[in-house]
Amino acid sequence: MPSHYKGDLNRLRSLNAFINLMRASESVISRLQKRLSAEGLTASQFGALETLFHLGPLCQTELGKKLLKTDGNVTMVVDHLEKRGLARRVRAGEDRRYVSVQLTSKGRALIQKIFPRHAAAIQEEMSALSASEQETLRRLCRKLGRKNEITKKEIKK
Amino acid sequence: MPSHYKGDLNRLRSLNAFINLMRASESVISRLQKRLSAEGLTASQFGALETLFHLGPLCQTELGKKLLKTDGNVTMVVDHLEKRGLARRVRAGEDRRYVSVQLTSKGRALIQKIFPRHAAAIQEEMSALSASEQETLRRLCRKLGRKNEITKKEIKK
DNA sequence: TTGGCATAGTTTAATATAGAACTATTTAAC
DNA sequence: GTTAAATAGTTCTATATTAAACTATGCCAA
Repeated sequence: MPSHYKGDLNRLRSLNAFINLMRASESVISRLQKRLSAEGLTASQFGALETLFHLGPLCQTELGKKLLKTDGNVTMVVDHLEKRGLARRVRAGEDRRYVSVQLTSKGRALIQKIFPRHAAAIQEEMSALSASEQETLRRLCRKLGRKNEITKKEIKK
Repeated sequence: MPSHYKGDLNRLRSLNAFINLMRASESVISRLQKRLSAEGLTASQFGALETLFHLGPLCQTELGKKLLKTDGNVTMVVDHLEKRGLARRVRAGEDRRYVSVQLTSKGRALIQKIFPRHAAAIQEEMSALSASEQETLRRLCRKLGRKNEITKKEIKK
């Protein structure tokens, strides 16, 4: 048995876990996106509406942090929501750099209508796994996410 | 205890598992993409090079199936690879609709250089999980992926 | 108090992506 | 055998996405 045998096995296991993680998330995302697009929303637009609905008005930088998107990207998504009358920008506070992004009543009505259906679709997607499997998946994914956050901070130094 | 209590718990568990799956895959992808971009490649370009390297020349439709991307998208990615001299289109066979996409020697050299580093980065990402956790993650993700494939076929009917 | 740094947001350029309309080619049905 | 349906690829439109350059505003320290 060559000396790198164990190392190769480790690499192979990592790659296989990674590939299946990617395939699973891509296929779930792709199906959910099709549903949203049938409702007339992109994934980003839905994400922004949902975040504003559940957390209340946010400035764009905060919204970007929640959505894991860059500042320039948030500008564009909010532009589109504003054009469609689903959200509005309000320059309010002391600090005139900040823009508060708020749902309009039209935006609130839309997300209230769509969110339950979206949640049901997610539940349907996840029903491939048992309750305990879902909890295990959550735990393992949290570990992956946490590790990356730590590494991110280290890189910033 | 209200009668929908159990149903709410099920929905909550599904949503939590889903959210953590998305966060984990997004954060791993985002970090790997930064590495690739430092090598001068986008994720799609890397994916195409890697697929052509490991499977040999493919027509664009086949390549799109492997990458889970649409036909129009493949046209653009291959355009970019061709412009950079990493791949070439060859109209070869009987059926003149098909285009065989092949790596150039420059493209082959690049992917041979980059792939091991990319695999090492993936291994590093996955090292947040133990060997058996990685195998569990793989198994659960395969289940999710398979369910979706079946559903896709059913929808096509 | 002012000059430099930090922060919020916009703009721009390059690429990605889906989807729909379109062209060219092949196959099949009649 | 000719027309209709299917297939491979391209083009077009709209949105997404990052990164970098840029503007406006606020803060802080010498």
